[in-house]
Amino acid sequence: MPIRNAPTPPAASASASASASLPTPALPAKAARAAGPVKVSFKTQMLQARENAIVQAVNRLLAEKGFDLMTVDEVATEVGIAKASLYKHFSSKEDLAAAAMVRVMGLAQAFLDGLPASSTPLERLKSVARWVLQQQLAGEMPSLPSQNSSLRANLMANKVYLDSLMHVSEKIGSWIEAAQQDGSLSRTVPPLVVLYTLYARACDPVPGFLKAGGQYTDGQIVELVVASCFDGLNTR
Amino acid sequence: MPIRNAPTPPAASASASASASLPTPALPAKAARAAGPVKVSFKTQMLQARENAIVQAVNRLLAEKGFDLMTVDEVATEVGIAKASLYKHFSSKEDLAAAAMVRVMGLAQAFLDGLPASSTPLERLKSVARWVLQQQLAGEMPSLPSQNSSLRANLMANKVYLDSLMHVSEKIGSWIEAAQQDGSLSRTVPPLVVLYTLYARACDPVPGFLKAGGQYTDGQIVELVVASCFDGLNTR
DNA sequence: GTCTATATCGCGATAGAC
DNA sequence: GTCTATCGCGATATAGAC
Repeated sequence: MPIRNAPTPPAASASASASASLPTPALPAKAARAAGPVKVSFKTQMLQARENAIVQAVNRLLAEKGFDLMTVDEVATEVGIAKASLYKHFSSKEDLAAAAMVRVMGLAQAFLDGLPASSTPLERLKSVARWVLQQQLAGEMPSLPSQNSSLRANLMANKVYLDSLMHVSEKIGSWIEAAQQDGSLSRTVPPLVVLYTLYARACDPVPGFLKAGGQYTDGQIVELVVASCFDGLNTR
Repeated sequence: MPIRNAPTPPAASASASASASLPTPALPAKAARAAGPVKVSFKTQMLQARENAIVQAVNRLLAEKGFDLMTVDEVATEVGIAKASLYKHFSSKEDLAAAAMVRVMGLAQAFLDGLPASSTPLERLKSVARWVLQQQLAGEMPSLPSQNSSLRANLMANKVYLDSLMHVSEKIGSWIEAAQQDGSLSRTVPPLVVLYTLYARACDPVPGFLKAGGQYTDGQIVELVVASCFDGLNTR
């Protein structure tokens, strides 16, 4: 039975092909202005600021309604510009979503890099889970239906996204292996399963259910889910 | 901060309000013909058969593409009738999805009832998780985006669905409590969290990711996910 | 109840003036 | 690059004959 529709696991190929090969050209196009005097011609600054506003609006709407129910008109209205102007910045709805995903991966990367150097691999992994759950509860985790094929195709063609996804996956992957070797993480669960399980917290419906119940704070929900995830449902 | 959009946890009200009150009128309308001679006028039989075919097609398409991407035309084509004929049976796309959900809840109920009387509460709960995961892997678990409001409104107004959902939730809930009391299930995880965690396996992306990886059989995937869910990621 | 044909409309994307 | 106005398409739902 052949695999139909290629469900696009996040970083499936990344973690499978152990690729430390790609040179990763230090941020392509627009944002690449590290060296040289600050020639950011104000106009360009405004443009960047507007695009940031757009991407943030998209991010919020993606988290709130999901890709299919989000309309480009809404995005334009929320940003306060005309829809046609949006298409001068992004050439399709899929591109908008991709930009939001790139932004999120950037935030994730920054979070990973900001973790205290003293923390153990297991602590890092738990921190990742907490961060993802917090983002979701705060309504800032875009939810892309993993079934939309045009969207998936667009994402898989986005080099910036794939690079950051791969980078994040490899970093987390190294922690998983370290945690298994120091004995804190179960060796009977394959690293790939651990990685996917962490990623899956981004679209876990349990936090939303618990929040709707109204008897737990966001912080309590995060700890409940993290505990059930790492410690399991069985008695220890 | 008020709760916006009422995320509709499955059976949130059910398990919260401990309602053994509702009389549950033994299946309303069409299917209620237990007593009396078999007066099923053939015509009615054919009608029922066709509706079954419709609901099964909807179920499959919901699992494959999700509610938003499923079109009524597709359903009609797959069943082999005209779209207008569909609307003689079901008055809206939401009704179609609701019928599919009712069917699934019926299957779930039957599965629960068919579990061997000798099995322990914990074994029952694991069996539930396995069943849900198997359904999903087999492409027979409808995936309703938990964000679509018109769909949710329709579901929440569907008494048959709510009744079966409540019934299933209460049965599983009783096993959870029993498993906690016999010491096999952790007492530190609230029963509601356990219940939601089991339900959430229906839309867990991890099985799909692993399947796409191609290095595990469906059976292995089910066991991996069940193990990580019940035993946790940490070392035991 | 089934069909063909069509109404209606929401939404992604574009034209073209400024 | 921004706007208003509009196209074009696809999808839900319905009309009306049989």
